[in-house]
Amino acid sequence: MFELKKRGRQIGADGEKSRELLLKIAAKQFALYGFHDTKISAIVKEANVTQPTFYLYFKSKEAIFQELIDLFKAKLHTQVEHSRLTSGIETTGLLQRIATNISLIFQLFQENEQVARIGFFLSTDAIEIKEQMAKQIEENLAVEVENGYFHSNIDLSIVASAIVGVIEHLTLTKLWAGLKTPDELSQEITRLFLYGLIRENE
Amino acid sequence: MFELKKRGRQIGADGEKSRELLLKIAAKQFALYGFHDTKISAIVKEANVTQPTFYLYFKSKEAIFQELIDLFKAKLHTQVEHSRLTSGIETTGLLQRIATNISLIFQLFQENEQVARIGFFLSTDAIEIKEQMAKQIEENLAVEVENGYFHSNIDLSIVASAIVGVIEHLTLTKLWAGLKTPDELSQEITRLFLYGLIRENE
Amino acid sequence: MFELKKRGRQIGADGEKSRELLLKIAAKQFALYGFHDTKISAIVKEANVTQPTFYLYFKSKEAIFQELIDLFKAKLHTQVEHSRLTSGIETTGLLQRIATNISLIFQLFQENEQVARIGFFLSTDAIEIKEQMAKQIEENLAVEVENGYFHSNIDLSIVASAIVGVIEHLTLTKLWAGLKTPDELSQEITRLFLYGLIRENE
Amino acid sequence: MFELKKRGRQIGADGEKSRELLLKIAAKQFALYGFHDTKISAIVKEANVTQPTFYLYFKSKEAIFQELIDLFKAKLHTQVEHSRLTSGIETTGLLQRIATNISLIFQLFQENEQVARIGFFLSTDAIEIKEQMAKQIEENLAVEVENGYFHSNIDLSIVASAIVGVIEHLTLTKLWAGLKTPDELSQEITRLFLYGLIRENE
DNA sequence: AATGAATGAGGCTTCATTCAT
DNA sequence: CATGAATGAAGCCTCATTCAT
Repeated sequence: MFELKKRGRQIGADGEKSRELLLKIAAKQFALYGFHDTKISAIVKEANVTQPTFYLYFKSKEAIFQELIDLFKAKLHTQVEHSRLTSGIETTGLLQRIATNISLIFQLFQENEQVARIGFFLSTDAIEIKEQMAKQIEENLAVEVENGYFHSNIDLSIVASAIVGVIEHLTLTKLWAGLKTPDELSQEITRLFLYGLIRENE
Repeated sequence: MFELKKRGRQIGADGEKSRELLLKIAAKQFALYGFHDTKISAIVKEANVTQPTFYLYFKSKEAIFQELIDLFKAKLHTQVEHSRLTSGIETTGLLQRIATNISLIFQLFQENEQVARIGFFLSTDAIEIKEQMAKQIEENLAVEVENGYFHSNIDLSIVASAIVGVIEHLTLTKLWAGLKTPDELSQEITRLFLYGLIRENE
Repeated sequence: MFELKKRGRQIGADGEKSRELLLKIAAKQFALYGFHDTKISAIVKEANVTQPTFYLYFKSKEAIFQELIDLFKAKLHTQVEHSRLTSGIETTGLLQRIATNISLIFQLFQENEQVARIGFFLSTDAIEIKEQMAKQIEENLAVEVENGYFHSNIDLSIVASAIVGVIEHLTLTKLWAGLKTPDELSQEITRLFLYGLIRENE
Repeated sequence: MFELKKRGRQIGADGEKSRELLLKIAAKQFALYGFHDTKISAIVKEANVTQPTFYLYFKSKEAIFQELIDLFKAKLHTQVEHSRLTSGIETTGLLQRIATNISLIFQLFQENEQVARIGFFLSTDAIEIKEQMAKQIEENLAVEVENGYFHSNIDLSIVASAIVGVIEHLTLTKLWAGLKTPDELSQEITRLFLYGLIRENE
């Protein structure tokens, strides 16, 4: 009754609430059913609003989907930025350093499952996002090669791509299945990638 | 082994030709556009037949999609069986043996790109197929552990899952992009998985 | 008594108008052409709306057909209930009492020709509806037998079934053809069923 | 091998067999499912022939349906003719005479259930056929009125129509349900129509 | 006498989106 | 801010029927 309409004809408090709600429900349904099998009608039904209301906040089905992708991209970007900063502080050993970074990615996926599913698995942008991710990993690896930690005769682009593939698949089969924690996964795969399977290494 | 699909109609040589043509075109379009964005109307147009003809050979859009998935499953299954047999013949070293097996999988993906895209990336069965694949890999790994070649303190289910993820992603980004051959990829990742990135091993 | 159909959408006055219009036109066309030869496209054309509008109010062609059947069932049920109550008030003679009841049924058919055609002649439920009707008539006859008015050595189930058949057929050939009124028909057949054709009775 | 092809390019022995078979199966399916829900494809499948074969013998779906109707009409016609002749031989009493006639109709329906279902219940001609039947009954009744057996103040067209309705409905609910025999039914309804339900008559 | 293959025509239904209020 | 009502566009599928052999 005494609500403040702050933004003139723009979306106010209630609208923002509806918008967020729709976005949240859309994320859930897209993650669950995929793009095509998610129906605007189903989203608005769960949100208890009508279809035109949906179009008040989103230009189209594609638009809300893209918005969720962008949301994921942003989170991923933030995370990666953060990684960069912390990676400067080399208080820990090589393995621990890498493991921590990987763990943070898993954590991101864990805390944003729906949006990650959309951005990383369902969207057309997924390929590009993963490529981007691989590129960053590759750069990091290159540093370690320069530092003399890693072999120099390995195709880093393949290794980076492999790491992305591993993260991708373990997220799906182990993390989201609730079978492993981000830490467990990152520990395990870091060791694997650093030392390999062969016994004689130990 | 391969059951003949019982059809209401009898189908002769010409019909089989039409059927194969439709199947081939469908594979192409499904691989290209995904399930929903592939229209029966587009398939039949490319095949130069009318829509009812499609339903002469396939019960529904879902049915033809599933048939392609099953086709991929069958090829994969055959390949894996073959792997098992050859893995017994240990004329070569460990690395070469594993590399060969992985290479064969990449070759399968290379030679059946469309159907692999459908079965391995687009279908709902994909998860299950990959899980199956992971399970087989895990079993193979277990043998090597028993033989004393591999570490015993590694979670093999994670390693297997990781390998599947690597194959999956490299297929998409390197193999199908035409950047690497099956042999190159398998060599590289086998070395990676066996010896790891760390230099001191050498 | 009459349950409100739970619909996903809210429907206001205008919508209800469209719905009623569609229902009315559908009744007309179903009655005229039967289920299969009535096309949704024709219904909506006559209603001056587009096809999707139809599906705004009815789940399917089957559904609207069934709704009309149920509508008929409800009317028939109400009528029969009413018959029961009035049959208690024996202010008039036996013949008049029965004739009135039968007349009311004819009136129902006259006033709801389309829906009656659907429910009583075109639907699969028709058999069941008639059986139900026959059962009720049989019960009424049984009372008269107990009261000593009617022969006791007659198979009442046959008589009841016969009465239904008579009503059914006379409705079609005399009532709906506009050749006879409900009263004329009921008078005539009541006398026939009570006293028979033989002259010597008089 | 030594088959005689009597009719040149016309249908020979085998063809005649196919034709009869198709007709028989069509009758069954039409009776069971109605016109629209009977598919040519289903008929030929059950007959173990192909669809073009069907069109070798019948011009269209409508044509074979009509042929079955005509077949029923013919049987009914024959029966009625026969009735006329026997009705001349008045060796028995009035009741018995009428009962016999009605019984013969029920027998016809019993022995030709499928074709009767089609001609008497499913076809558009049904109305006309029944009207025809009613007319004949009315004529017979008129004779009895002239002979002084029946009331003269009864609308015979209504009575005739009523009798048709009774036969129609009892056939469906009692005869084809296997609950009553032609004789039982005809006895019962003849008595009903002649003497009525009222007790005082006896 | 019969078949394998194919099609013209058309029906039902769904869905994202918009209009008017 | 939100709704009731409606629609354009299009997709899947079915069926009676025919062509060429």
